[in-house]
Amino acid sequence: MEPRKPVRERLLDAADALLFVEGAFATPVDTILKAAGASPPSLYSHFGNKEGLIAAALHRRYEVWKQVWDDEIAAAPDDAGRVLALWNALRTYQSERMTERWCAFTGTAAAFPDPAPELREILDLETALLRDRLLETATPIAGERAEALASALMVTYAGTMALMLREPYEKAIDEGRAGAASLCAAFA
Amino acid sequence: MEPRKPVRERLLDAADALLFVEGAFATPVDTILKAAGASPPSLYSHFGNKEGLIAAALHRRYEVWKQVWDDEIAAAPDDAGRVLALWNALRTYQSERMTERWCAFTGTAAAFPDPAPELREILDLETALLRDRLLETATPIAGERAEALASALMVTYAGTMALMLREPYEKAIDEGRAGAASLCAAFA
DNA sequence: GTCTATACGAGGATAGAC
DNA sequence: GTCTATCCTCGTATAGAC
Repeated sequence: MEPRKPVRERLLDAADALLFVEGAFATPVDTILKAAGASPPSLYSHFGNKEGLIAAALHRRYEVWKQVWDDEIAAAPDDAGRVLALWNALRTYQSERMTERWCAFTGTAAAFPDPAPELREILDLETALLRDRLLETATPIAGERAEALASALMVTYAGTMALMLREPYEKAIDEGRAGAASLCAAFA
Repeated sequence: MEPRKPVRERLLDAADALLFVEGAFATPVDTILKAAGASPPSLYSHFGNKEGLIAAALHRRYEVWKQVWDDEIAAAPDDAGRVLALWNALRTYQSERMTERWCAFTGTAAAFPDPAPELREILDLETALLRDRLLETATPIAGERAEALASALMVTYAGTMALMLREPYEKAIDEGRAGAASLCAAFA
């Protein structure tokens, strides 16, 4: 056994592994504490409250997710590939860590109609990342119509995630990717 | 004052008006009871439990929603119009009753990872309705590629709803409709 | 910094009277 | 069939010791 991680990290690990499977509401703090081998005061002293823990877990996810997406963009062979990299990244990301049911960010937004400021911040950050990157990758393809393409891709990405609630996630990713490819072709 | 509706209906009205605004989890039974002017035993004798009430409320929504969509399809001028009728229906439906934050069905699916059978049933019913109708309306446009178009439209519909969690719903509907229109053009 | 133990409130559901 | 009153569980958060 290696030396134990500090409690803060253990809590984040457990939160990340549990919160987005059944959903933030359906996962009691108690379950996270047990998985982390931690006690209530550790959680509340480090993160303030449950929403604080969720926000911190989402921050970690955000960084990992951005990196995975970056790598896929860098590996893409052409302009359309750099758009579709988002769906490749989904495949990679999900196959590596798939326990979650669907998008951790959208799921959190759905669970908290009136999120704490720190929670809203990370949710908005991810939305902005999506919008910005999609516009960037859409521009070489669609030129002046890049904003329209980026919008349609944003809808397609959100739909890919939401479809995971209605059917197996591999199918959702495949359907989303195919839709995005059609859009790229239409705007080329 | 007109004579009061039976309790069962009052409960359904209240549930429908409240459950899908803040979400099924965030709306306590208590709130629904107060709004309905009803007592706990009325709810539990009529619907069994909270999930039963939600399932019943969704059933009513399903019927209304199907009708609104039907009417928009009937009023559409051409093949592409019959596809886009779905987004027109969203506008109509939402502008008439918009208190809810986003899709009542997807939101319920997200809130209950392991729904009671009656709940799963109505959720699956709506998914099937979407798939069937989209394939029907896609066929005159895309012919043999109708399934691919229908899939992409399904993603676009799911994304339209999910985007409502990240931005104002009118914008989400507009972006979704534009995406659907691009897809129709691409498959024509 | 981290733990044990506990307070506090909320939410879902029921017993029993009318 | 419907109500009043209540129970009981669960979930978040804190007090105080180590």
